[in-house]
Amino acid sequence: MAESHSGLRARLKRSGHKLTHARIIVLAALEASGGHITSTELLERVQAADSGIGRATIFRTLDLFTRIGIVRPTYIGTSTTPTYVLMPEGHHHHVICTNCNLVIEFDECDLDDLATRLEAQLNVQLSGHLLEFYGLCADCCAISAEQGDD
Amino acid sequence: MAESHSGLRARLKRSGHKLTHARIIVLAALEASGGHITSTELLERVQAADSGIGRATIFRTLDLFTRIGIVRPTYIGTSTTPTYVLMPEGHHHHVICTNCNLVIEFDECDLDDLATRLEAQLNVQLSGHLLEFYGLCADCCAISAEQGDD
DNA sequence: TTAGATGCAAATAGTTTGCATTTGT
DNA sequence: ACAAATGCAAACTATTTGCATCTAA
Repeated sequence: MAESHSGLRARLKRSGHKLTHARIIVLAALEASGGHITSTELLERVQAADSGIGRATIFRTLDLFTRIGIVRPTYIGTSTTPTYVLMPEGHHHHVICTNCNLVIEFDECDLDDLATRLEAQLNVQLSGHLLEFYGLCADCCAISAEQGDD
Repeated sequence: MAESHSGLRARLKRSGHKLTHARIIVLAALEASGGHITSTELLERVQAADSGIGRATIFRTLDLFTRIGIVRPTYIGTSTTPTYVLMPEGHHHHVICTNCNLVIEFDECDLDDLATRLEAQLNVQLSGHLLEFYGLCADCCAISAEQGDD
């Protein structure tokens, strides 16, 4: 994992917000999810860990985390519910299996060059990016090959 | 605008789906919106054009268009509802202004190389990717510079 | 002709709000 | 101590579904 749990805590504190019990649980659930989770899944995970935490708090926390850049909501595939993607400091991206939803992390990415070019070309000032690849993981490749289901 | 209306129709037909009245109206509304629109706005526009078209059809159409790649739902700003962005043929990515939510499209991206490497390395089979840059657009850069709000 | 698409309205799911209470600093 | 955060439950909004009917190919 690219960033430690305490690293996320530090970012939260740094943002000037309180380090509450609920937020720590949400942080842990986000990490446990591999950094890629829908609000509904997060709700389940958090309430499994501590059923005393309300849904409203989770949404408010997601909102806060989005504002301070810990997480980024994204629509994936056809789903109308956002998937929240952890935005660690430094590079960190995903390959997501469209069949079994396995998330594989990688950090190699060569976008600095492109980013620099875009900044000049569009006259913008970029501060981050999100890159995700979609496809079949090794297992799902094997299964789909077996079934000739191409 | 990058692609003609008839180009979109062609893509729809090519996908093996029927070219129905409702779909044509939705296509027109998407184009008229400048290629960035929420489901709610689309609903209004479409029903203004033809009040006989039901909400369900619009959602089903949006779903279809997403599946065949005519449109891509994107999470913009604080809005709870996805913004659907018209996807021209070929690659297509976004720079999203984190201040005013302006979406700038670009299609240059050099990820084939990385994709190929990842496929070999992780033994996966990739079929698509999502790349988004976040930062300040030209106008918001200017404003933030003016205010010394760095 | 017929599989696929539609409209309607009711059912779901996802998200937000107000307010009294609790908690982190 | 006190502003910020929380839990609850109700209110809302957005999206989906079932089914009879219609339509593009």
